[in-house]
Amino acid sequence: MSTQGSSYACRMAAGATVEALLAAAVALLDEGGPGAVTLREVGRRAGVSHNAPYKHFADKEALLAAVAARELAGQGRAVHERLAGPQPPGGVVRSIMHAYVAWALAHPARFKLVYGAWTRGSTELGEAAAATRSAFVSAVARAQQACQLPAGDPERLTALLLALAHGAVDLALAGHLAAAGKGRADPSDLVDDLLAYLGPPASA
Amino acid sequence: MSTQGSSYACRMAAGATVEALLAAAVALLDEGGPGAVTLREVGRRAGVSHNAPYKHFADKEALLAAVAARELAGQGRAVHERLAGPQPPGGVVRSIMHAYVAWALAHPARFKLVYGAWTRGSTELGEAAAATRSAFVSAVARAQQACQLPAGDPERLTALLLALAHGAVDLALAGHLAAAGKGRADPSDLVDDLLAYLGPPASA
DNA sequence: GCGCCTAGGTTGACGTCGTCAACCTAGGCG
DNA sequence: CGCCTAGGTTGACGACGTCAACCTAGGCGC
Repeated sequence: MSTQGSSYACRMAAGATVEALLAAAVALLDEGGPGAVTLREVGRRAGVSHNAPYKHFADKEALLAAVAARELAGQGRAVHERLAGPQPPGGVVRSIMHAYVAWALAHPARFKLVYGAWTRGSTELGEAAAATRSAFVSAVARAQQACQLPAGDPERLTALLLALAHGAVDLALAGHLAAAGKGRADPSDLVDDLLAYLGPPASA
Repeated sequence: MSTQGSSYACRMAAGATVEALLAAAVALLDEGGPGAVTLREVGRRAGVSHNAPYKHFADKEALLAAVAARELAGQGRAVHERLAGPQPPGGVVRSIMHAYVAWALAHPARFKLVYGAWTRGSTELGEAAAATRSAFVSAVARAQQACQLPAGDPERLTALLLALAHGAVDLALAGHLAAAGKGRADPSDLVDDLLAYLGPPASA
């Protein structure tokens, strides 16, 4: 208890602080949207002072990028699990899209973060996105071979499917979808609609 | 030139300041994205002091809402013009969607603002959105009657079309679309793809 | 014609945020 | 044993959103 230097704790567990920071950031994100994530509050929640985050991340955006990369990696894992599963090709595509929609609706802020504009390239993030995407492309290609989806460039068809799922979720989150009672459409309904339109014509 | 009171200009032209503020806000938006729009800078650009904006808008979000409402009204006008034009029903729908895509790609920040999450209801904005939307619905219904689009609830089909256009644009703006060279797809290409899939089967 | 009222503009202040700079401290290693 | 550095700390600065207090010119009742 001398006149100064009460705190200055060090060496607690190497990467534990980083973990605490990321966890705090995700919590903030889920609670109050992207705008609520503040470096200082993240530090507070993690039990360290403001500016401690700067020892692990270059700036705010770097922290957010790490959170996004983590989330994207989780999604990639989910896609690969479905790919390796026992479902028929068409079911895999549908299942992946529904999982995407469900995840986005369950964690709107994470969704907005991950698919928002990335000024910083952040190789880690780019790689994670590319990996997840290419897995989905191969699922689409398989479904095409099984005649569950129309033929054509699988990359382009993937873009179409992804764009629809993404747009439906984004509009729904912004409240631009479910206005009226009659035309009420969940994003997952729209996904099913599209797959039905694209599906084999002689199968109901 | 007494010791005080040099500035305090009043009564210049009633609504002129509001106009200047909105113009400045749009300029900032186009230059540096939504994050660059700052009440103080808007005031500076409009030639008034910080806090002058508070005499015309409750807070920052109210100003942004006004900008968005204005932009949405413009879009609504464009839709109505196309509806009244001489094009065949299928062409109107395609034309509206392409206009939407082109507008969004030309003004990404406005797009993000208008279709971002609106915490504040802002009746004005809600009405503008509903009007534009219902006009598009009627265009879709007309195309359905002309057998250019599959039958079914027009509201729901509209949601599908809108979701695809919106998602394609959003992904493209975030850089999540055009990664590879082969599967390279513009949002407008995706729109055409979808319309082709949905179009009458016996017409190439 | 005179005095109040108010719309619109001004300065000043407060708290918060991101970020930079300077400092401290415990463990690793020569 | 003494230095080095990774990780943590406090303090400061400028910018932002917002509140409060003040000012001022034109409009209107009398």
